[in-house]
Amino acid sequence: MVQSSKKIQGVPEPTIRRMPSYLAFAEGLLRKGQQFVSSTQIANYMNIDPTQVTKDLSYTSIVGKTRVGYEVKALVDVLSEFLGFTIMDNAFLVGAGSLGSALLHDSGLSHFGLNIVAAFDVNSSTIGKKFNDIEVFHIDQFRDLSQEMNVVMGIITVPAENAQTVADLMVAWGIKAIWNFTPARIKVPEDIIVQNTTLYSNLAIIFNKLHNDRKEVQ
Amino acid sequence: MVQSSKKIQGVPEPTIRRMPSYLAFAEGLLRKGQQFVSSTQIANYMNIDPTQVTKDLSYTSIVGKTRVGYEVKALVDVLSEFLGFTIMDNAFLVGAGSLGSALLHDSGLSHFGLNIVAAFDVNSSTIGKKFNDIEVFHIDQFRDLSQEMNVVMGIITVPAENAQTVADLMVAWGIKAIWNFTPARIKVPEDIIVQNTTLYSNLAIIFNKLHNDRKEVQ
DNA sequence: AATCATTAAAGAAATTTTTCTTTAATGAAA
DNA sequence: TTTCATTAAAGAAAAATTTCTTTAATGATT
Repeated sequence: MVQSSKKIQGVPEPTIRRMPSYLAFAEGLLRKGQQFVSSTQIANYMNIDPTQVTKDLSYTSIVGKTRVGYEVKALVDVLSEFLGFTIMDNAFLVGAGSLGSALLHDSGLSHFGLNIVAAFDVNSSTIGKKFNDIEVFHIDQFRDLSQEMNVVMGIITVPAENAQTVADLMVAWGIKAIWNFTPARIKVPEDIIVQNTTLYSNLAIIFNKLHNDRKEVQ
Repeated sequence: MVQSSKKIQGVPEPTIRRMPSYLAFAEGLLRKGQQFVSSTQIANYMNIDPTQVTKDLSYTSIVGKTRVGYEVKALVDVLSEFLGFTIMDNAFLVGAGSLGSALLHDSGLSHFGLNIVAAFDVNSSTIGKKFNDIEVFHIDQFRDLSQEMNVVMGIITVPAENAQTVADLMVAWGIKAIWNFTPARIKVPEDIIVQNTTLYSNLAIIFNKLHNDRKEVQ
């Protein structure tokens, strides 16, 4: 048993995964001018059980009104706040290839509280370029820049074989959280937060359903 | 209770999610020439419990050897096969923006059994372009092309507000599975497989850890 | 050859997450 | 004003997933 930071029995991860979709739905309703939304309505949109929705929302401070539902505006505010989308965190991105530059272009990230302040690469053809106003520097400049900016997150979008090297660099320069887009698993000190996001996991799930259906359903 | 296709108690989704990383690790060992790998070694790499690894692998046909582990080559083959990465499926991608074109550029997808045969958009500046040899057509041509090619999967990388329209189009032209990269949830007939992949869920999880750490750990 | 330590595998136990059930509230309809 | 149907919320039950425990096998060491 590891005696370190006992995960303080927080919000279930599946709940957190669902919340951004609740938020996206609520934002849509807000734009359309709808004032209240019921758990049933949200559940119908999400294709899940209504009690799942109320349970998920019970982790936030919002209180619903019987026979009416949740106030849409309040829901948007509470979820944005709860998900940490209202706090701006600065990030560095390493690996300005196709996936990396797609992330740089995604203004959704800054809308949700992630401010990518600089990108790094080793490929001289991309260095100096700007994507969505974010400049690409040579990886050697990582040190100078991480000092002067308040950067808490590192995004890894390099080839899998270089993921560990980049992670080590990020840790060395005081980054607190790493968002790893490679299928490689990185080793970091235990106080560093790592989130692995791999497309291939999703591909595996969809294939599993697709190929099983071919076999098992009449 | 819905009386339809009772999910035939398959492999747990968390297991399937982990498998691509086992595969990536095994492929690395194979390249390095390592012949056997133990669950302990895999678990150490993944930062999970070793019994989790053996349990996960027990869903495949591989059998380990006491005091030795699993044969690396066999592990690669069994996992690739199990995950459906050896079967080639054809796909259409709709929305050749930054995320869409990043996917078109990702040769990892074709390595893992996904063959994107064409892309579609409405933006005249991208139509006619080729990304990684995949041509971008106007969405109106979707029909003609889906007829002649054997396309089973549709990938949605348009803005969230257009997701449903695109999904309807895909369903109309006989697509079996949809990989939805927008935070919007789409409504499709129940025999269509949908996999939602939203970056913001992952962002929410990492923020949750990051911001909680700030608060709760001494 | 005998012992030891490491491992896979199977099943039990614990934990986590989801679904079900009950209760109380209240807007709308009669 | 009364009844009805819909809803949120809380807690119980069920289901799913992970972790723990035991067993048996076997390569390495003595």
